[in-house]
Amino acid sequence: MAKAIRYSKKREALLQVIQQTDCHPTAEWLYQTLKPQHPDLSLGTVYRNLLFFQEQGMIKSVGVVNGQERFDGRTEAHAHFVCSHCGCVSDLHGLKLAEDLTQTVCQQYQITVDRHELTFYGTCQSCM
Amino acid sequence: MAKAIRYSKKREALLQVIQQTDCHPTAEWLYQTLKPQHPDLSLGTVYRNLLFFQEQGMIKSVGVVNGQERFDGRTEAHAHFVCSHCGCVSDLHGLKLAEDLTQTVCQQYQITVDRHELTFYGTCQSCM
DNA sequence: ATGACTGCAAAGACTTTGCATCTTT
DNA sequence: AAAGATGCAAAGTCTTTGCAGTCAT
Repeated sequence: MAKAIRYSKKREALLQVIQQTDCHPTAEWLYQTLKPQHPDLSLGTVYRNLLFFQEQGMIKSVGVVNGQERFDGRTEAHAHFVCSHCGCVSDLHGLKLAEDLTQTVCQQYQITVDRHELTFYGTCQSCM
Repeated sequence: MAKAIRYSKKREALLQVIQQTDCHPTAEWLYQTLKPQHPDLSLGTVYRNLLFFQEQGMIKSVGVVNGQERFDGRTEAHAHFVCSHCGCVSDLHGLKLAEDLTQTVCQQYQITVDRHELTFYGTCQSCM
């Protein structure tokens, strides 16, 4: 029997914040952001829910930037930009990878590809 | 006056190993690999040299996989594949991103792009 | 009442760093 | 001799986890 899923106020609040921001938050940022409204929130809960959301496919990891994992509430495929100066992460929409590139890779290397990540690194507007 | 750079046996050995393997090693792997020939090697030295090589543009970071940073001695642009099961990282050569994609991004978002990273995730041949 | 979710704090994993020592130039 | 590189171990950062208590069903 699969584990049942129960409602939780903090879980709901976490997901909402993740989905409403576009800053690709870290665990710490979520913790600080929700602390005022949920004074007894703990970092462990943030991490546990981040894992949960990923397993449920509700959020995705954008990777680790400066030692901290960044998350994204937008699950449709899109590219990212990371500023090497301030570490900010932004979405880049409308970049189409050749559709069949994934298929090409699969065949050429005899692997199975679930997803891909395209990330640009450079300097953001505020840092110039 | 810029800091002078001196020769060191261990530094040379580290770079050689990084450039000769295609496993995209971690700090720990390099440490274990060189330990037999350099019994007094320390992890600190590995980390310090990894930083040094990156600053010199001799190696590049491939990102963090399962909590450990992976490095690549091949500095020409190429894509990577990460197996979600065993965590192995391999090079994918011959995948050309549209040449002007970077330029498009720069103009569209008014940012400066130094480099990009294209990574595929899935299951490798051994794990199927 | 059961089992899921949480807070808290300890533990874990990886990386960085200070300082004395050794090497290279 | 001067300054860079290293070993060692401590400290730092981020994340995971055990356990007792709380909450949803």
